[in-house]
Amino acid sequence: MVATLHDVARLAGVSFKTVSNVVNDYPHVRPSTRQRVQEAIAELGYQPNLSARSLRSGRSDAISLAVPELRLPYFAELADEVIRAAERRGLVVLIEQTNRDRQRELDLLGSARLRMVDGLLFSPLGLSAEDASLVEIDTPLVLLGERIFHPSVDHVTMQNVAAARAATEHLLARGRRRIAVVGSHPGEVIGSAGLRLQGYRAALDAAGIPFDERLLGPAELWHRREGAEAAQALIASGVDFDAVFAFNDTLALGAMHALIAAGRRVPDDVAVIGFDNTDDGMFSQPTLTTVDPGRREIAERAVEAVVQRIADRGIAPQHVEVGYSIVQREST
Amino acid sequence: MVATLHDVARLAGVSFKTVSNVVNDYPHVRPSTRQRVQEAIAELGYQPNLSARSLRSGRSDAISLAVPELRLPYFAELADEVIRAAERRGLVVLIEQTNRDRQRELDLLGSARLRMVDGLLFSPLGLSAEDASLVEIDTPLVLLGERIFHPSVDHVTMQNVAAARAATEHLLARGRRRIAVVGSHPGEVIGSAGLRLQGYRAALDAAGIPFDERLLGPAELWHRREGAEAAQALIASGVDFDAVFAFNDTLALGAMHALIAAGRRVPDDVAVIGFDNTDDGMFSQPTLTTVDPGRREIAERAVEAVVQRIADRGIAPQHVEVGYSIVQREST
DNA sequence: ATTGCTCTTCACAACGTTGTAGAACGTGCT
DNA sequence: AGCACGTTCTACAACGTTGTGAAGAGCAAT
Repeated sequence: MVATLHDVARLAGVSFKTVSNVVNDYPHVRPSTRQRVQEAIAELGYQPNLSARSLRSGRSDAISLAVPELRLPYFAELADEVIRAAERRGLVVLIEQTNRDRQRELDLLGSARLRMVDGLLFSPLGLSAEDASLVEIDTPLVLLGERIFHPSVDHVTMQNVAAARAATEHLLARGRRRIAVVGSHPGEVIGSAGLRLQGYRAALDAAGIPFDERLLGPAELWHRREGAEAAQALIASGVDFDAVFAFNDTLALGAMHALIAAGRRVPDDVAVIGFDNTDDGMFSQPTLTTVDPGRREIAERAVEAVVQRIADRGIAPQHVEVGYSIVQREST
Repeated sequence: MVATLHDVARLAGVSFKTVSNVVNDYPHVRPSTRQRVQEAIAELGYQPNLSARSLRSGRSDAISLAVPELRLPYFAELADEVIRAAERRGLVVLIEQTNRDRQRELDLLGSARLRMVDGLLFSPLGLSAEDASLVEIDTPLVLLGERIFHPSVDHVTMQNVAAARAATEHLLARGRRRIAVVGSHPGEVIGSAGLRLQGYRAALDAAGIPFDERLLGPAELWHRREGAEAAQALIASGVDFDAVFAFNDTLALGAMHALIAAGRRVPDDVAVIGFDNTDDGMFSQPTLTTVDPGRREIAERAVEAVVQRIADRGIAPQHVEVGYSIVQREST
């Protein structure tokens, strides 16, 4: 049925180990032998059995990427770029969705599946600092995002605080003084929402503007719908605001929709800035000013980091922070 | 280091095969033995080596999903739903991006990686009818989309022609008579663009409206940018139109952006309908009327089909067509 | 001719699991 | 007691690959 090393060896008149050597580019094979084997490989359409190779060698050339939800544009684009970066290094990517569910994230870290891949890129949302010990697993692991679980684990993160501060300063520089937030997570400190709020407050402090809790629009999920609802709630509360800093682009688009539906002009009455620089803000109406948090570089560096750790588990843990930039469009 | 069946067996005082029997729920194990083994498993934190299992049993409980580009919302949402459907059946999903490149699609079908998974869900774009024979591969395969390669291969498709006709009729029912198309692929017949154009023409014919080639806005890629460019080209050409049927939502959003930038009101001057019912049309400005082609059901039925074919390669090929519906919003 | 190299090839033993076949051990029936 | 039968457990042989070590071939230096 399917050809094995033995079948190729029989056809080429060599031992199966010699075929293995040819397949693996072992140098000490006579050119004539190599050619004979290669012809036999071609004739039989031989392809190595990756399960057997993986069993024997302990490597699968596959990594897992665990994200909360692939339908969120940020994670779709991240996954796209991770897959490309992995492919350049000969790796395939298996994608797991955790649905920002703490239990699912824990299950994932303990899964037998994890031992089938060489490494894991993990973008946790539901885990918290007390779960730090759980990320000390056998499989090479690179954490994406901000939650610093343990200094001994590789991290590739965006500069949440600094980037959020820059976004806020962008609004301040345009004369906005009453800046609402969409997407806050009350009480959270180390997650994206907590860190971005910290950057927001730092910018206000530096500008001498008092923090007003009524300007916070909480949104547990960061979908468009929740962004619209948070904006509606802000409007309904009667609080005065001339700008919105949404903690991601999806929220921003939802919020912008609600603002316009309520008769507010963007950016004239309310300026809106998002976060993530996903494709969907490029052609929205109006187009969305946003923070580019370096997603592409995160994907590239994360794959690089996990490859390095797979190659040598002993190296010092990396903690990479990529650069960010403001992408100005019509909404501010 | 990592526990194996042998380690567990030694601790429990049984043969390693008995441990295997416990792990695989083989019925004839004495309850007391079973418990002893389970305790040993728990104590050692034993987890089966999936490579070894896969080598021996020939099954990996993983499937591949091959899509053109994950950053396109349609495919991101499809992947999301495929992963969920697969997970319900105990399968993990490995994602490959083909970038709508014919060579990459061919490589994928011949890849050794393919033999590491139990099945493949494949959404081809670059392949054409002449590649039909290539999809006759050993790995269970389900084709997504419209290109019918070979009647012997499982297909799960949307009703492109009928749904596109319904979209066009939706515009006609609102009194639109000059309906432009965005996203056509000149000369194509069996792809999504060709089939949707066929539905468009059928609706025009039935309404007694002559087909006007000048109303076709070609767009090779179906991204927002190409949608905007196609709409700009239509406007620049000076052709009169009061509606746009974009062949997917991403194109529609780009086109809508260009229309509004050019001073046309949507839907007053130009009605816009998309195709796919992706999340990003729900909160656009204005919100986007679109065709829901049954993406969720496609994911579910496709996973179901591949599971069935994995279980029994002899069954008759399935050819599933899922239902569609019009989702009316503000843009028409 | 012998020794000591290097290059080339091969035999064998893993890797950790599941399938097959059969042994050991009851239990119930004659 | 003897036998048949079902239950419970085990020994052994794969699955297809890579790593190890050693054997054989060829060649230069002694």
